[in-house]
Amino acid sequence: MGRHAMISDSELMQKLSVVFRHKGFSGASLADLAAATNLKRASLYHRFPEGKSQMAMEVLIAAKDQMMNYVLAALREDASAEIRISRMTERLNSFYLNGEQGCFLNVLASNIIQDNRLASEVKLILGLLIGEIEYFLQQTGFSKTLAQTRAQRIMMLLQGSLVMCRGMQSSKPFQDFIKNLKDELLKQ
Amino acid sequence: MGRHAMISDSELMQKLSVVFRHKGFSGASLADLAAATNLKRASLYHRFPEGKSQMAMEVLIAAKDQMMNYVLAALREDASAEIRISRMTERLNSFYLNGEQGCFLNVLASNIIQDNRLASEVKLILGLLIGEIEYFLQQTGFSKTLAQTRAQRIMMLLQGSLVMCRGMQSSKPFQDFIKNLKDELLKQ
DNA sequence: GTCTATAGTAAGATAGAC
DNA sequence: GTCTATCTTACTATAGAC
Repeated sequence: MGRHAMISDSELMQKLSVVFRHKGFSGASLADLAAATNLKRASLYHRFPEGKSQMAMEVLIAAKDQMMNYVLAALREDASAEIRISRMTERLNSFYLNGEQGCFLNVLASNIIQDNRLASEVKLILGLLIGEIEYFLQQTGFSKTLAQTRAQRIMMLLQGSLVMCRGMQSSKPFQDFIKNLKDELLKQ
Repeated sequence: MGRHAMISDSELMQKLSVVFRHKGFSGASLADLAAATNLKRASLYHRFPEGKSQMAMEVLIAAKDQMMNYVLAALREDASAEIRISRMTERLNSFYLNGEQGCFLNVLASNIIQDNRLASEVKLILGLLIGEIEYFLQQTGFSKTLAQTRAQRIMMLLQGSLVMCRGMQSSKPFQDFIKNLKDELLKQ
């Protein structure tokens, strides 16, 4: 075969991400990851010399970037609070494919106390996401403590809805979460 | 070694449960499970001829029984709604060891689309738990639809708090959930 | 950059002694 | 009921050709 990349970096991340979200970290074998990307295992090692941990780490960081720079970035745009929320909600919905795509943070949180680097990154990212929602709520006029509590609660509801989707084999819990998100953010 | 059980059935379930909750289904190897129970792999196969799936299934059913017949059973006892709630909350707290013990449903939901029998059981159990909370809320005077919505929301918050505990490496999210549970159930 | 081939290890599972 | 020993398969990882 050729000497050039058969798959772009972003496409590669996307395909790896699907496998990890679906099978979890330990459940995803190199055979699975290779099949999903149409590469052989040795080719994956060429791109990720540290193997599966590195793949998971890079996928995780890509997810963080998308959440921070695209989904939650909507909350900092120049528009009314309501419009910013509905843009964010829309992007969140597409990020999780209406609840049919699991959450990598979620999966890793249930799997990876072993790998310290991954565990730290998960912790860091959860803090960033909550911080971003908290910042929005404070800008909107809520007190620091209320903003903090509420941001944590929203993250709990999001993660919980995704667990419920998998457990109930239905995307309804996530869709309900999406439907109530604006109220959950702005209610008095 | 002897011809008699080295470990009681309930102790066995308990030890297996810890491993599954900590490492997930695919992450838990027979070596792990054997080490935790002080049995050899072959001895585990004697008790669970179908191997790991069967262990997970039996652990799962034991957890369901404890949740239904002990934790949530508090909601059907003969006392005021407030007292029933605080008994249930107390038992829930001890069931999850103040948030330091992960949730098997949660872990399985993030891991086990593969095994259909486990997936069905998880779905069934989630339905039972929600149904039990819903029943309590209806008895307390809430409408059927409100009871339903609220019961689902509480299960989302519970699962979400446990995900957050693992992700943040802190038991605070679960403790906050416990603190707010009565309000979450009874608020107008 | 991708491949085939293969080494080495750990996994799940079984047979048979005690 | 538990053990040691073993089988087979699947996994991670590496070496080297193109």
